[in-house]
Amino acid sequence: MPSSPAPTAEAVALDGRPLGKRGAATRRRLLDATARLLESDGVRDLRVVDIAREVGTSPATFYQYFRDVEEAVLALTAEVGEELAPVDQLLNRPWTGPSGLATAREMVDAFIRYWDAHRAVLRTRNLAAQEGDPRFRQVRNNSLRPITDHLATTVTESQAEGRVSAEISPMAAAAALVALLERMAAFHGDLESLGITRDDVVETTARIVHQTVTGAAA
Amino acid sequence: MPSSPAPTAEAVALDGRPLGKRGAATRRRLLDATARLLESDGVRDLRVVDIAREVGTSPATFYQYFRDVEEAVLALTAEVGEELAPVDQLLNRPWTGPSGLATAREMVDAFIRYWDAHRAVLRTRNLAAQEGDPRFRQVRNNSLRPITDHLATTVTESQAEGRVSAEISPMAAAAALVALLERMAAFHGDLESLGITRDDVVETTARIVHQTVTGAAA
DNA sequence: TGAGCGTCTGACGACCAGTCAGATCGGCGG
DNA sequence: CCGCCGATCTGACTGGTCGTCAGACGCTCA
Repeated sequence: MPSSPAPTAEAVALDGRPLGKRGAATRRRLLDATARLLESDGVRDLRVVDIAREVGTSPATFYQYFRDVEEAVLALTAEVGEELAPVDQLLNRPWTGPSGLATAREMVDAFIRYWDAHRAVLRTRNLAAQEGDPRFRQVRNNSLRPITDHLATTVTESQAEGRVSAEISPMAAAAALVALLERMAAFHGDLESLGITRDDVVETTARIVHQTVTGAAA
Repeated sequence: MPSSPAPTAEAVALDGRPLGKRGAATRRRLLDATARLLESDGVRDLRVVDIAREVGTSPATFYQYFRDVEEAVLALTAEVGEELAPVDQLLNRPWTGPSGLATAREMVDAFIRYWDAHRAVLRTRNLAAQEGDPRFRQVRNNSLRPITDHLATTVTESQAEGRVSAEISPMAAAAALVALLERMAAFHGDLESLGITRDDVVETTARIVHQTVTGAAA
């Protein structure tokens, strides 16, 4: 995932001053290096000296663009969060009827691929969110909200048609399914070492999602 | 959750030498301080100096019992992992019939309470596991295996009776449900700030688990 | 070419990790 | 009650990172 082009991230220095061409390029290289090291070493061993060394620059340069490592990671998570949009698109396909299960399958598959592409950044984002950092919470919510809302709406529709129990809170169910998706995406590697294939993961997760959303029995 | 008594953790110094009474007490105080600081500051800001200061001892003392902070946290996760056993017990209640949903509800509720009591340690464990550390993965698996196996068995039974699709892999489904449980437990605070009550979370999660495990429709 | 602004860096004080030799403590035999 | 000995604790030190300057560098345009 190196050298991804900044999607909407506007190059801005610490004091808000807009960045020139060279500065913007340096900032990007620092972000890419951060992503790379996050992947290989994990958050806890992410040192700014290493990021600087990776880019072939002085640590002081890093502090010209980011207050600390956390802020660089935050910028990264904001970028990555936007790349989830295509997955949300898949939810527009029909959920009811015979192709409903296929919709679920494709969505689950896309979601897992998304996680595979950005594993390190996403788990760091979720850790920081769990630790209570409001900025990371916000970024996470912004990224997942379209999917959550989409699922909640579909659950509500199913309830109106009596296929899903009224005891279920659509928002809670949607949050649960998103939680499930994230977790399966995060841990599917683990499961594979336990003899569960990736296809099993996709198929099973898709069926749980489909059943919960539409109420359709096995 | 301070000063929890070591469940089965035998006091052992770094070199394997068994610990005396004083040493064991010091080790315990260090572990409790670690848990406390993990809670308040998060993993990334967990410094040996602080742990030592909290206990009123020298940093050097810490290194007499643990190779580094990570090892102390590992010991903590092993202890906490064992406390999940009571939750597993609840799974012995009947899943089918009218009380099945109640079983699911109680289990979900217990699981969330367990997480609330050990939130910081558990999320640190899961982070380390996701980052690939085999020791943390093992501890996590050991702790969750009873529940996973239990759920998988129940799914298999439901499949034998034709209530659950044969397309579903019991182990994958069980892993998915455990994943769902963990995630809901980890994030239910977040959801509450979104207007979803704790009861909603429990009820909805319980229904998803129940439906997936038994195939019982709404 | 050289002025001027944007970008980069060497060097530094503060702080933490991890180690070691030696001080201290606490229980036991006499 | 004393003195001994292993178990436990600590002060002091080295090495390395953090985060911050003042100033060097280099690109751009007149």
